[in-house]
Amino acid sequence: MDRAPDDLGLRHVPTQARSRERLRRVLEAADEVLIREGAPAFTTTRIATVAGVPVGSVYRYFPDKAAIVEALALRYWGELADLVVAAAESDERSALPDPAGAVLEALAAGFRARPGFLALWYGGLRTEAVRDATRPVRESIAASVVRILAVHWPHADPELREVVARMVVVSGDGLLREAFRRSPEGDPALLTESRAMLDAYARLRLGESER
Amino acid sequence: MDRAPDDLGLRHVPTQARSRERLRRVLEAADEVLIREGAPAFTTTRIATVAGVPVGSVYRYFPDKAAIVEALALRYWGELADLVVAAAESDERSALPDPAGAVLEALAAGFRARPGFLALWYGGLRTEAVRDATRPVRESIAASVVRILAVHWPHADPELREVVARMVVVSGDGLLREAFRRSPEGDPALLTESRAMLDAYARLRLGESER
DNA sequence: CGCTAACATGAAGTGGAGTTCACTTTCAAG
DNA sequence: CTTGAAAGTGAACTCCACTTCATGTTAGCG
Repeated sequence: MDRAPDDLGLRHVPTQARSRERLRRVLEAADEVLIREGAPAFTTTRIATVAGVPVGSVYRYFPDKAAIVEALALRYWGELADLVVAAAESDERSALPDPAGAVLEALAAGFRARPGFLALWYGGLRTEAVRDATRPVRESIAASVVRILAVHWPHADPELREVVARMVVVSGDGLLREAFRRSPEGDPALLTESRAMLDAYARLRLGESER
Repeated sequence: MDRAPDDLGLRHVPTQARSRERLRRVLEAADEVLIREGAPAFTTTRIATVAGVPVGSVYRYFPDKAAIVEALALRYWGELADLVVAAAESDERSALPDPAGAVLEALAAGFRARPGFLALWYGGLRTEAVRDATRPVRESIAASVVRILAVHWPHADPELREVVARMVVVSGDGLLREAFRRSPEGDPALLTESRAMLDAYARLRLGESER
């Protein structure tokens, strides 16, 4: 999912190709630092070094360090949202046995594909500002979940579907965090139990599947 | 729950009463700073100022800042554990309708009583070292939950009870975090839904209550 | 080719957090 | 009362992350 550069809160929108390439490399390096060295190493100097760029260049684009975090967070969440949308579409073609669990699995796949996300979101870099900036994307994920629930429980109270979707996202966040803390691939036992839990909850609140 | 001072990783165990009083005041101030000014203000200088004590005194007791965090975390978790034990005992006297939900409520009560816990545990002060140091207490909480589950589902597979207890604690952590982010008292709607969720899960995994 | 604006550079500046330590004061045992 | 140990003090020190800016370089238009 591509975003317009000015969505990233940049200082200057680069016009020359050379400049755009550098911006890309800085973000790439930021991701790499998070993955390979973790949140504590996420310093502007380190990012610049890994990007093969002087610190000054980083500040040409980003007003401050927080803006880099924000830009990365938006990119990460965008990818997660895409995965959930894909899960929703796949579910519409042929209904999955445990819709809530499928959402969790989609998110887990995103966590695996983007280890940097874990470091950023759970490693102490997340601030209220970052939460605010990513709220729309996270809302869109909840909306996708609502869509999935609507396929399986078409006659349920729409408001109730909203509530359940929100719970799936909220508790999924915490459960995934723990699963990925235990193992870089996400503790399979915990993930399985989590799916069971979400599924039990959805059935209780929305009724047995009507399909 | 009182702990021996040497459990706190102190540099010197204070022998004189005056000194013990100061140590108490430092921890008190640390708690206060967390509650009133949040994790970002949690600096050694600030703590010392609020305690009405010079920085040097803080370092007389604690080898470094991390030790203060650890000492506080132990104190907080100890209180949470006490609350869960109390819930377990109350449940043994007269069985509660939703045991898993009762555990969540006990923890929620602890969060309300100790706002500093939220700032410490979810505010960026928690490190792996702090997690490690508090692991035993958290294990003891899980054990209390197992005890509660055993009252309600005495014929269930003991291992399964362990699994369910762990899930209650793990997901409870995430759910409470979100509930208390939304409101200092813990968003009631979210808490109610969370109880429903835990309850549905426990019944699914352990069967309908056998009492 | 010349020239202006965009871009690149990295050494230096700033600020604040954590920590130390040489010195002073207080305690309490003998 | 004496005296050694414990406790207290806070200015100073170290360290490091973030940020700036004066100067040099490149791009690309006319």
